[in-house]
Parts: sequence; C-alpha cells; structure tokens
Amino acid sequence: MKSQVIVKKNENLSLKQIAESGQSFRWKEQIDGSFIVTAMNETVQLIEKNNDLIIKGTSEELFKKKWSHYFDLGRNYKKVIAELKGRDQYLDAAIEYGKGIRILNQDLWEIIVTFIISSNNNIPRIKNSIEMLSQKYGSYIKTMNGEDYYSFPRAATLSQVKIQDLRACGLGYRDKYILKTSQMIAEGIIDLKEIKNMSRKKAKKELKKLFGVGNKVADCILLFACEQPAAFPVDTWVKKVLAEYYDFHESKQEKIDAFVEDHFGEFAGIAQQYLFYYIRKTENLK
DNA sequence: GTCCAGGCTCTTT
DNA sequence: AAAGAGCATGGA
Repeated sequence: MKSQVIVKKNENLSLKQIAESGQSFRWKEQIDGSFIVTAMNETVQLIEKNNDLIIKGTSEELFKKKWSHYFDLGRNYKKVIAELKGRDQYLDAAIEYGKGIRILNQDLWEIIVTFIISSNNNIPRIKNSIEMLSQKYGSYIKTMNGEDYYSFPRAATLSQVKIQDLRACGLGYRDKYILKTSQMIAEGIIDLKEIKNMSRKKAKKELKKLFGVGNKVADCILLFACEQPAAFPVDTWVKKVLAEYYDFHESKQEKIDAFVEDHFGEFAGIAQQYLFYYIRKTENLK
C-alpha cells in the first residue's frame, strides 16, 4: 500500500533546521536530503520540494490525526516571529538565521526519557542510546530504504528491564534514572495525562518528581511535549548566550524565570530554540 | 592525557 | 538556601 500526503508550507518550516535543532533525536537524514522519522508508532519519509512538504508512508486520515499536530501546523510562526522581533539584535539575528525551525509536538513519555538521557551528554551519543533502546525494547514498524525502524519502548516495558541491560544501551549512570522513572510511570505514581492539563508551574513541579528530571530537563519536556511555548530550557549553550549577549549571569531559577518572562514573553521557549540553534551553528560548526 | 557534552542527585557548608 | 563533588562514556 502506497500512501502519501502533500502539505503546502512556507519559509517557517525547514526539515534540515528542525533536524539540527536538537529537539528530536530520531530524524535520520538520507543521501537524497530527505528524512526518515519515527514518532507516535509510525515511520514516515519527509521530503521538501519548493513549497511542499511531502510525507510518505502515512494517510490523509493519520496526517490529520497525528502529523499535523506533530509539526505544529496549527501555529502561525509569522505571528510568533512578529511577536519576538525587535526585542534585541541577537535574537533578531537568530530568528533570521533559523526561521525554518518549528517546535515539534512530541510524545510525552518519549521526551521524558530522551531528555533524561540528554543530561551531561552529547547529541551523537544521545541518538545512539535512543536507537538502541528502540531496537531492543520497541516494536518493529517497517523497513524503509533497507533499514528497519522500531517504535519507542513503552514505560511498562522499560520498567521490567534489568539495569545492566539498560546500561548496555550506552546510558551510563543514567540507567537508574530511566529504570526508576519507567517504574513511576508504569505504576501510575505520576500521571502523564494530568501533566498535560496542568499549568506550566505545576506541571514542572510534578515532572521534577521523576528521578533524573531537574530544571532544565523539565523545561525541555514542557516545551517539546506539553505545548508550553513559554518554557525556557537553560543548558550550557543558553547559559553562554545569556552571559555573553545579555550580560545576564544569575544562576538562581527564580531570577532566570523573571528575566526570561520579562525579556522574551509568552513565546520564550520558541525564542530559546532560535538562540540555541544559532549559537551552536555559529560557534561550533559540528 | 584532559576536557566537554541540551545536568542531576547527594552531600556538605 | 547555596555551593561542590561525583557521575558513565565517547569524541575532540
């Protein structure tokens, strides 16, 4: 069965920029520049052609149900950018440079695990760990371009895995975080459905009860999986941006929150993605 | 060999 | 409340 969906897009959707923006670790670039993406128990191929986004391997119905939301197509990024522009020169430059970035709406459980793994870690290694977890504990979905793709494993599955088997996925000392957090979710100690309905502040407090989730990871979870565009993750890169370009050196969360809300406003998290992408691109070149 | 990576937990002040 | 140590692992 062959099926695909074609969507009209504008400059505020660049597959390459989204893939390099560090929010998803399961986008695999192909030789022809397309991307094979696994999310929500599906695997699709994404192709950008002029003003079209082609999604191969899904149906019109599944597009409406899942992928449209995944790509945040309900949000007008022109309006977001208009709201963010003119606040300062550095952000303006970052937006101009990374205007094809969008915030993907990803699966909450997958994002929790992914960003626990991300702590004090590097991107290639994060990708590798998630790939191994999926291959070993996910379900086979399909083969595309000669490669097999697997869904992200469920909490109930991971909660039963032996700690040394998790360690074998390259998680390092984070193995115990993943195991304990899986158990907390599987046992219903933390209810993920409830978190999505909470205020940002309350949801963050709840998320931080999970082993391995601190301020930064909680903000990533809120931004990438809970539709909280004001959540502003502060990692080593953003810290550098704040210090060097905003002359902001506080480390207390309370002070950071106040500064971020005042300076970036309701779409602070989206601004953060532009800043993160820009600083890494201009200073790292990796 | 040392340093660092989308930090966190635990301990000590 | 705030600051510091320790943490797995691979790549630069």
